[in-house]
Amino acid sequence: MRENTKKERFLEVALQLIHEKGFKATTMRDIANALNFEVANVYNYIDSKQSLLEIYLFNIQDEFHDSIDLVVASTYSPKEKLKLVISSYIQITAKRPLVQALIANEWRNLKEPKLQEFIVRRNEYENKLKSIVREGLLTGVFREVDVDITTHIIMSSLRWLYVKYINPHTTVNPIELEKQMTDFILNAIAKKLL
Amino acid sequence: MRENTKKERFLEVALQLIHEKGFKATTMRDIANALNFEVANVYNYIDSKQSLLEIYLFNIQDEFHDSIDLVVASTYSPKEKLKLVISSYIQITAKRPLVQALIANEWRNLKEPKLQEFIVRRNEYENKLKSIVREGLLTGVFREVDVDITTHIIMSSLRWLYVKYINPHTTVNPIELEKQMTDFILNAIAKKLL
DNA sequence: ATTTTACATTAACAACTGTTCATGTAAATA
DNA sequence: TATTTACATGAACAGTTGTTAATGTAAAAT
Repeated sequence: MRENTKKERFLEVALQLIHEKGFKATTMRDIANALNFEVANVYNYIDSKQSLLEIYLFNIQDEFHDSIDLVVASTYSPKEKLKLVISSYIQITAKRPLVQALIANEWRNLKEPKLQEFIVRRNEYENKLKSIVREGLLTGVFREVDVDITTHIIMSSLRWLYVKYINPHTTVNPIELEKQMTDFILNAIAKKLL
Repeated sequence: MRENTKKERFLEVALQLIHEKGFKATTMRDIANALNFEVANVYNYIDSKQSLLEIYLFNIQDEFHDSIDLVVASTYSPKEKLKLVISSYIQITAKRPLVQALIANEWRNLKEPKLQEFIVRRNEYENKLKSIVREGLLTGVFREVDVDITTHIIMSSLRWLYVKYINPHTTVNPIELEKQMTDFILNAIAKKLL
């Protein structure tokens, strides 16, 4: 129990540092320093610097996949599915904005074979989203958009949401953010009802 | 003349490496190696590793500002202005996708005071875009959207365009990309004409 | 009471980093 | 012809890096 809490604190402090300075620029000595102990002690918490990055990235990636899998497997309409994906994406981002920042900025620092693994799973997620867009296209509820480009735009706009949660200058209303985001994307691709 | 070409080649090879491995992970020895000469010779081309990053980032940032400034100063309608910004953004990205990748991923590696300078100018660009969105809102051609969030979404979706130009698996039609992008964003925020 | 566990230290390592200096050479310029 | 210029090398530097080994200690578990 106590150990659990201590390790969690370790991971949070390291995460904050890596976010601020970048993975490569954050040294084991930086982390130790922020926790007021010596470098060697870092290795009582983790195996290596690499494994640190892997822990953050793969945990949240699993979470994203779990949530989109539930949506895809549901019987909701494509429009509703898209709304649900946006909603769950925002929720995960709100819960772990710093890890989301790592997903956006630091995944390149993974080493093979973990790097490949990450990329493959990232593509899988995008493909799942793509299948929803395609479904909406086939059932005629979405405009005649290019599936690849459209999915890419949606992914891109979602990926940067973490900024809104990290930036201390902007107080974000999660409900309003979700509304704006959903309205934006659905207006962009849903057919206009006349 | 000959020197010019050689330095250009140097900058291109270095850029490619930095894109692939990241700025921190790319060593001066890597660059020298890729050009088949020794480390020390790198310093006949640039002053320091830091200056290398600065050259790429600030040059393209100037280009972005020049183009949006012309648009903002024009008498076009907000809708047309937005289209023009999207169009020019895509054109610059198409010309220098690798530098665009640095803008998205490696700007953190700048050091003060250049880092601050970069951030300030990045915010300035976003504010210029914001002013266009606000103008469209006031003149009643855009839906009642949140200006901050909407601008952020637009910026985010533009920022990741470079992937489409770098990725060897996707052959991109720039005209079609611009059409999809413009349709997406304008459908998202423009009022529907009934 | 003894042993295990969790957390911590000091010291050291081998490898790698950006950068500088002194020097060389072939071609372009004067 | 003399000199400047552009491009190149080898050797070395001082600092930083991730990681390991040996050792200690207080609390918890046996």
